[in-house]
Amino acid sequence: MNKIKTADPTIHDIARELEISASTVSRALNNNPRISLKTKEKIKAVADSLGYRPNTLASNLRNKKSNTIGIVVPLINRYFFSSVISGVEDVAFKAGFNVVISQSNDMAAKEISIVQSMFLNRVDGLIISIAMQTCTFDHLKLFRKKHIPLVFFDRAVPEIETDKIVVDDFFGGFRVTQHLIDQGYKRIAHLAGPLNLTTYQDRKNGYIEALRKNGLEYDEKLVIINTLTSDEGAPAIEQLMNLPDPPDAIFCGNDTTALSVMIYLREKGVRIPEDVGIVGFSNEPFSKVVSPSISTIAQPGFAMGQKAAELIIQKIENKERTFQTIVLPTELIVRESSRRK
Amino acid sequence: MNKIKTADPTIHDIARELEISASTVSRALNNNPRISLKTKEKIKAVADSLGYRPNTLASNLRNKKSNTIGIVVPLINRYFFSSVISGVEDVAFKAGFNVVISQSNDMAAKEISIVQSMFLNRVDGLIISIAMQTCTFDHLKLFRKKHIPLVFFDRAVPEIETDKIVVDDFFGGFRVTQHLIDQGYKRIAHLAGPLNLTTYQDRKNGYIEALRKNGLEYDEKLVIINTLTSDEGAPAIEQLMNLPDPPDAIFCGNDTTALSVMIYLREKGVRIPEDVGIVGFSNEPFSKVVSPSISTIAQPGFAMGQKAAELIIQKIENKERTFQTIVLPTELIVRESSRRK
DNA sequence: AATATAAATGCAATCGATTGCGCATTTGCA
DNA sequence: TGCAAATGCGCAATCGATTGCATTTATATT
Repeated sequence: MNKIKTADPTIHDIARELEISASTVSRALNNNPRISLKTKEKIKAVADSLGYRPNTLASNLRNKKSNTIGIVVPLINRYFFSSVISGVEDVAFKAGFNVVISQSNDMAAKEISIVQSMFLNRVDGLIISIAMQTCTFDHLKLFRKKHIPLVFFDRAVPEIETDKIVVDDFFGGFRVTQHLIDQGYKRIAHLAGPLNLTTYQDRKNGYIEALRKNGLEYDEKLVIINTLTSDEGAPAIEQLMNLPDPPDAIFCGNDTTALSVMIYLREKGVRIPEDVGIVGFSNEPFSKVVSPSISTIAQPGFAMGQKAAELIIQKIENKERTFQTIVLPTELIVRESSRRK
Repeated sequence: MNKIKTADPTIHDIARELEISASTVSRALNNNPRISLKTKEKIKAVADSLGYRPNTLASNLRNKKSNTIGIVVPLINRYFFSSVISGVEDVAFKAGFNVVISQSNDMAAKEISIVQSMFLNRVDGLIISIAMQTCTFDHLKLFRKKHIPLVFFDRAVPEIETDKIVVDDFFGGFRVTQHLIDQGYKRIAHLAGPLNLTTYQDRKNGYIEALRKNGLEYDEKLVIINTLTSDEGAPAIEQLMNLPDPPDAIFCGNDTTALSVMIYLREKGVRIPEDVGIVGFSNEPFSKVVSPSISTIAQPGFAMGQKAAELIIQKIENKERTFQTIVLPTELIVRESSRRK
């Protein structure tokens, strides 16, 4: 009685069947030119009939690579980030890479833990947008030290030299502010995110530069820094509106805050955009459909993800050795919340 | 001169250092009781000093498992799905599993390709919500045949016996319809999704049952089936409103359609909810903030993901052998688009 | 002290695929 | 016909961790 093979067949099973060596089978399946076409065909036929599937674990062990790209985002279910993930997946899948995903919940401790785990699991490369709270970077420097490709997107770390895909936050902030000025707003406030992140720093600098260029005074009292969650929008705008000289326009660091600001003002009977103009950032889907619709800056999330994946695959496959910082263009989308001309 | 070790140290390096065997090192690091506490401590100290990190690839090969859970969704950047992913990641990470992700873009061909790839890559389990277009299931049956844990969420396949996490779509559809009836709407239309998906089938059945129970006629002309994208909302509602006896309420199969229906009607000067009531499904973030805000059914995406991960981990770790179908409760959220009392 | 028993560790095969080197067979050309 | 070159393939080590079985060492028992 034959032993019933319940386990998956291996190249050795194929080899035995054809009375050849496993090396030949391996080479044949990898289309190695050293094997004749005839043998290759025989081997592939037997492989099919046996229902052979290569064991990627074994192959990966031997080749010292995991065929996997790691991606770490602050929050998976934020439209911008899930779009980036979608873009990464799009390119990576076509190139034969797996994408493993994890979220930091914007907390440094979780981020460190995730990154270390990905390191242990030997991802071939890591794509990351750092958490708001992260301010030490040893866990990321580790990747540089071990020469594991690392790509930042959106939120990058200046002191780490590697590939980066960002948007032009400075110019974004500049354009938002210029737009508000063009619409006749005179006293423009800014709700900024944590300034340890260059994204928020740059947006703020763009804001300041636009004020300066237009001969408007930069008033520190008009800038509030918080984490830009919907909970923190109301207290911030309340503080601003209680100033002796309140603003007539708010440049919000993201759409979430813009929305909560808008809701707060609406409840107070403030007309938007007539009394106060509002602009957000990121072009979350809701910003288009609320009323008034929210002016904002569109960031190409999907394209960012695609580009990040392309870059990291290049590095993994050693086709490129120099680092680049790619700045993707942003687009100002003028909607009802800031149009009064 | 010593040979400079650039490569990662292995258990053999540790063994050599201490002049013991690799088996002992392996056992010590795995906290095997057969190794004395004293040796364990020595070994762990050396491991630390050498900067040892276990090679999970090797370990996985030997243990014939990848320590990885696959998740396949139609679209990553849809709030509901990204919330599920988020929930899966939450539980899986804590349990020490990696999560690899891929999206089918709601296309059968891509889904098949993804699922086969995950099979080849030997995921320990697969969590999936099938694509709208999928109507053959051999790629999924393969997982059952090979006894690789498989969990469906939201969109399940009836003919495959395995774990399933769904919401009570029937009751959801029923409640939406009952609610509309309670609000005094008399002629209620339904925009349904493809009926090969039980989710949409069930919602529709709930709709029919509510009509029946309230003595309202079920009129097939009031039911339109499409893929529920924003593009297809307008033609569908147009067709309905052109009926000799148009509806006064629309139960939309998802929020996306509900929104496009609403925009269409608003342009035509139809008042919502006074003239026509609208209810969606899924509680996308925008449904709360548009005006009028859209009544909808909340689906607990994050909780679904968590539950799916828990179930599949149980199966992977062989703690549970029977299949269960978990029906999570939905919640009717009444908002402006359907409240006229 | 001698033997029985328990405790601690080592040997070597294994997981499945890959690859440098070498051997054997075939082909080419004078 | 004879010899070199090209072609086709196999051997065995390797990737790093795990584990059944064997062996050594320490402790207990009479």
